[in-house]
Amino acid sequence: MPELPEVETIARYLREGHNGSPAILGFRFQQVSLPWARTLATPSVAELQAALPGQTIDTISRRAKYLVFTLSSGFLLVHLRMSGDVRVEQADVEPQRHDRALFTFDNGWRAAFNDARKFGRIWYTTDLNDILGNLGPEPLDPVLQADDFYQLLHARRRQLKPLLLDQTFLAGVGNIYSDEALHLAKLHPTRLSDGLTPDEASRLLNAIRAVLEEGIRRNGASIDWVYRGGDFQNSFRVYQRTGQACPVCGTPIVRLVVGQRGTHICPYCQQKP
DNA sequence: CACGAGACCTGTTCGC
DNA sequence: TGCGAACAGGTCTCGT
Repeated sequence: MPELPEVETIARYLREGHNGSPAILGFRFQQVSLPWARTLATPSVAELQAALPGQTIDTISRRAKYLVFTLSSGFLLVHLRMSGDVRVEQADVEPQRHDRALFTFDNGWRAAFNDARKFGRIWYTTDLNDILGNLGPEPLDPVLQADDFYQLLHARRRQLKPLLLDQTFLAGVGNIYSDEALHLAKLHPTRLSDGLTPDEASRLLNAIRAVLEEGIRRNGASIDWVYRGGDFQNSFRVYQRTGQACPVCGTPIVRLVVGQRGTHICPYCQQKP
């Protein structure tokens, strides 16, 4: 689920507190347990349990779709993948069904990593580059200019949709926001990246930024049974709107499969030239 | 280098 | 109603 706007929202909730749960900035770890050990990518459970207690959370941020916790002497990274979520609650309440990792703090609170599908992963490292080193640029970073983006697109020859999902090309865009951005930019998802004109490349970058910023403004999207409080799902233009009217021209939205991912387009607005 | 298939998982919804 | 198929916000690996 969680793409850039959702992860950004969760990072902010953890930093500032949300819905009665406190901000966990400054909290000190007391104990870690892993009901599903494979959730921990690196290091070993024993090494994590030795390293974490006594460390404090100094900052909470996001890079790509990773939650990044800067600790007093290391980094804890969390990737929610498809169904992950983080709750903050009193340490004495009963854990929930799909809790995969439980972090107890020395002040009576607890952070729980819950993940029905078990795809989510957690890393602890002293070198961020080990895990984040191959990521592409952040789409909302103003350092990334339209002509840079044009050059990046032309350095590859790939279909637009799978390229936008490639985290080494651009960091943080997932299936929802790529469909929304391509529709806003009026580009067909199978157009080849090196065939875009400078104007089309600029439109695409602007569209990516517009949908990501709207997602962040609305606290992300909450769809299906994974509810996180955001409401961007009410503003989807094409994503999961197969058969419904395109908000621009009224043509029914069509679902395709591109790069093995469900893909939603308006066949009128997003034609291949 | 680009792409497709398969793997990793559980839960919900769809179609007959 | 019941049951299997299809589908779900992500990413990795392997073979062509």
